[in-house]
Amino acid sequence: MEERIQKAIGRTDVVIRRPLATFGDYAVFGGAEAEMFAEKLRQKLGDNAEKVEVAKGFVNITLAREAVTLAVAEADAQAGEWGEGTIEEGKRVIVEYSNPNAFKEMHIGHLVGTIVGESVSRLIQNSGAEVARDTFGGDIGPNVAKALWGLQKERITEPTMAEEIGAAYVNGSHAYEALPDAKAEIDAINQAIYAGEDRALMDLWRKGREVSVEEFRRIWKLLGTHFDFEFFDSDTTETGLRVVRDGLDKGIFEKSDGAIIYNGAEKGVHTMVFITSHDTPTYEAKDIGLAFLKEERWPSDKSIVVTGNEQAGRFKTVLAALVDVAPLVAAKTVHLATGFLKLASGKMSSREGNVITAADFIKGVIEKAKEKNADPLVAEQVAVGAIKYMILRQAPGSDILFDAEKSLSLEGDSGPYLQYALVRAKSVLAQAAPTSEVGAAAPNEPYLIERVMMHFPEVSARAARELAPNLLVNYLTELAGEWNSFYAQERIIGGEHEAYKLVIARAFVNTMTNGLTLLGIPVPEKM
RNA sequence: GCCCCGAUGGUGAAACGGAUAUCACAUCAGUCUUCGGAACUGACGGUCCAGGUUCGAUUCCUGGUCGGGGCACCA
Repeated sequence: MEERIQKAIGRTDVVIRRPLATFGDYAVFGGAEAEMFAEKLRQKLGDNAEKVEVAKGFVNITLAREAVTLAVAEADAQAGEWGEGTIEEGKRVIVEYSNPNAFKEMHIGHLVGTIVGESVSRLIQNSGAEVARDTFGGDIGPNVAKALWGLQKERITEPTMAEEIGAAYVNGSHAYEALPDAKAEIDAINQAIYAGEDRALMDLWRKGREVSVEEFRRIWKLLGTHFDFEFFDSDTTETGLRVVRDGLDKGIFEKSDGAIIYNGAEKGVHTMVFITSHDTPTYEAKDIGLAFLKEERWPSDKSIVVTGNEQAGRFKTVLAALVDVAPLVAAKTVHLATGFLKLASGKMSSREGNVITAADFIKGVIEKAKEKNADPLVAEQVAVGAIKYMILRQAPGSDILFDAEKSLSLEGDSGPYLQYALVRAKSVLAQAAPTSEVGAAAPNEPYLIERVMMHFPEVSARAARELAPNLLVNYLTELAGEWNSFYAQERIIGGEHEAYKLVIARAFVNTMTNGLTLLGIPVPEKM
């Protein structure tokens, strides 16, 4: 519809917006040209528009009954394809997110990136693009050495649980700070991993990494995500080192106190070390290596990297260096920063060993959900929906306050509220006699829910374009509210216009199902 | 010290330079309880401060206040 309005006006630069319901279905700001726009719209839209009015520089368009009916019929008929777009067709987009580090447990910070990254991936895919998902985890460096040192002290050669490794990391970390001998041993282990010649050590390293990653995969699956590529530091060090050394010769990087740094002063970014004076690469050099690795494994038109906003400064330096090293790769790279997850219940401490793990957090929310849902599968769907909604409802970048109590109250403005509205609609359809009649008689004035529903394709498209799942969350919340109002005010089965109301119910089920799926929120059958 | 991000009803959030600033929670008052009440309806109440740009500013610019984050051999 937006496209038709633009065409009718003959201008692609006008912004079509959704006005307050009292003004109409679509609005265009025309300023002095408003009357002219309105005239064109009246001509081109013809019977599709019931009203085209000018007010305070705006052109307000109210669709005719027939046009609304058509949109609702599409929502009903297109089922899973309702809301799909084509603007990104033919494009290849790679999205990096989650990025947990091996030998550490995934904590609640990773949850945010994982959930935002997955939804952004789905939204872009829905716009027609081919999407690859990748995650990049640390599996080498001082933190890994600390964990391995801890495992060696406990004489563990066959680690089997993520908690075991997490505990070893915490022990190693404390020892590193407190005991000079331990510090020296850990530093030696770090060097030895890079060298890769100590058989026993490398064996422990491989096993430990596998245990960590198995645990990550379990959580990813629970959250409805998976990765086409699981990259590790160890995959990127070689390329990173080579590119940075090469850049040193070209004058892009410089030597300072024995280290190789990128001087960001000129570009107004932080100056950072890329290769240490011990000749080991830092995370920054590995990031450069990763950009090349991605290019090699899955060439793309666009590369999106989702990380916490505390990494924004670091990322700017890496991107500035990448501009000098590989301008084309840098130009298509977009950084999406996510906010911190804060818990309303307090008790969140960043002190080592006191971090809330993703697994524990999810488990806790599932336990709460079980209080109201006997079926464990449903409890899990409700819990995951509650967590995802809380995170996705706000613009990426702003901090998130998670209140478990509120999220699971199932009252308005929560994941379960959306799921509940959907389940109710499904229940109505299950009880209705199957009708497949086309062109069921509709009341003259469309219900509000019909007018809200027809905007779904436009909202999904904009959410994808702006990498902003929160826009879709807001919209679906409004839609669920409209459904609940419709449901409360109108008798569906056995009521007037029953056949048409069932079309609305089916269209609503499709819209909500597709919308929740784009957010990665589970769609329960019952709850 | 320097850099980045943020500040919207009591609370948590929307608003691509445009209309009467949109929701939800909480509070108060109702509906009704026959398709699933975990619902619906209504009331209450808000753009941090001072300038500037603009026909028009929550939005852009400058300064200030408050809060969060980052700042080379950690990731």
